[in-house]
Amino acid sequence: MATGRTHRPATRSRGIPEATVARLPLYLRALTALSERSVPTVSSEELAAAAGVNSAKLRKDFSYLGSYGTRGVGYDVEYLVYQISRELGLTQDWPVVIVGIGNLGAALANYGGFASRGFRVAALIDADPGMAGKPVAGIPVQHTDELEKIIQDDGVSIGVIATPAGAAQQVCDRLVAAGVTSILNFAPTVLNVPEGVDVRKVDLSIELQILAFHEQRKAGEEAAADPGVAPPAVARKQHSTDQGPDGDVPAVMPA
Amino acid sequence: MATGRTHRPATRSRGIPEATVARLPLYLRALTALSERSVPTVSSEELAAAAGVNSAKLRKDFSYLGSYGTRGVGYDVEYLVYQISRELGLTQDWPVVIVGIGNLGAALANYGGFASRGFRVAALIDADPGMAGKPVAGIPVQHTDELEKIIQDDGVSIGVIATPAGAAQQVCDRLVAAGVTSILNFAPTVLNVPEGVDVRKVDLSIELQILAFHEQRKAGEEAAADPGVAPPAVARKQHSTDQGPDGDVPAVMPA
DNA sequence: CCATCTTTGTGCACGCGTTCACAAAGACAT
DNA sequence: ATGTCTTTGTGAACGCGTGCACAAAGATGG
Repeated sequence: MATGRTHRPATRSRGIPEATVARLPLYLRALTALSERSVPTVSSEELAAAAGVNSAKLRKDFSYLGSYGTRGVGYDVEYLVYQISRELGLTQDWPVVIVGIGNLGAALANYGGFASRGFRVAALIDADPGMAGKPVAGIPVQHTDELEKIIQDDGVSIGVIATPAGAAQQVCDRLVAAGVTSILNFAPTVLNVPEGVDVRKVDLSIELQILAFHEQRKAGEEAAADPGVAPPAVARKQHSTDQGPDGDVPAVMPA
Repeated sequence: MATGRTHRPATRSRGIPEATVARLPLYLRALTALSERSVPTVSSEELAAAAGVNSAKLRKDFSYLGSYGTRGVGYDVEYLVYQISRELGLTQDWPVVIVGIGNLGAALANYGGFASRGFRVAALIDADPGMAGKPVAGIPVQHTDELEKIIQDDGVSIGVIATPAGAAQQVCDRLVAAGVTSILNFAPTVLNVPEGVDVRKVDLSIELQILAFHEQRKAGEEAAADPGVAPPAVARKQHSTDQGPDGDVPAVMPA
């Protein structure tokens, strides 16, 4: 999981478990695909396979939304698409600002999955004055100075941070002060936010590290008595990691 | 959380809980920062604050690695950096291939957090012949035809998929057939992989949808008796989501 | 060498999430 | 109308993860 919620430790919002909420977009995607193929109904078994989950889990998830299925038949695809969309709040328009228009910010601006889900890129913001006015994904980049004005004028409540780690907290503070209450953070830093603000983070490096852990374990299992690795007693308190210092500055462009 | 493991439902690898493994990179980042400031030791309380977690959780996490702390003092920063790096397998070199060099693929290729953690971009691969030879982040893009050869020659075991959804499964199959056993998937699709292959996924759109859910809930709480929303009995089985069809094709360039 | 003080390591309890397994519900055929 | 067959919805059990709270360990000072 590239993500993790910050704050609000176990708030089961309106009776729908957090784990279920996290899977709803998955179901929605599978259902949308079925809808495009004009499939009228789908069983929990089929939909679960398409979404890559257990069918019992899917049924329990849907049971939190209500009884939308028909026993002996399955679920009405169109109806379910509507219900999940509504539950997730995708039937309304969500203006989003993206701060930090480097490679990653540009990729996000171009991402097609946003517009089709009710998300509208209200503005692209970067700290580099040279970027100002330059169009990215058809939208002119604006300078950081405009941040507060944009957020207030467009009523933006969701912000995406794609800046280097060093700038992230500062950008976050300004976003929150201007009225943003949900933040998607791509910078490799822990963000401190006041109560009531949701932060979700996506960290590319962390995902790879988790994969490396499992990969190493696989390799270790093959050579069961792995020689050379894990010396019995490593000299304590004198190690210097030959790993170059990096400060976790991502290569995305400065914001 | 932008991620989720596929397959291997609850395999507690070598006694270290999955949840702990997912936090180790977080600790490592905080420790690296301390190391650069030449801080010799750190208490669980301080480190937990820096990593954004509970101190009891941190201590329990570390207890799975062994007893590396000193009571009354705390943890030796350098030593802990080494231990976690080793545990995660970051003391060795991990060649990685990135398939799909669009905006996102380019952002990944430029990402500084990779090289500093033992990950080396072995190759950039794209299906567009026009991209071939063009350097991205100093590395020339190679055509998909070369995929198998690259993986075998460099002994690549980790692949990153940043292609459109339509191409992802096919790319995945080829990666796996060529010997890749860990995949980081950015395409909005469920990947089917054989036993023994780890898949982690990062889905930008899903993260935003989860934020939208909470955002909607916040708005609903303010206007407690929210009028107009959630009509008591919506006409069943006749809804057409006015949401445009998209098939979840990301805007990243074709691979 | 002893007392005090700090901080770790962990036993324990609790709650969330997952999965099984089955009763209830409805469609459909006869 | 009745029986059969499919599939949902959920009660219950289980396991993992979290957080509390405290005993044990060791540092430090006298």
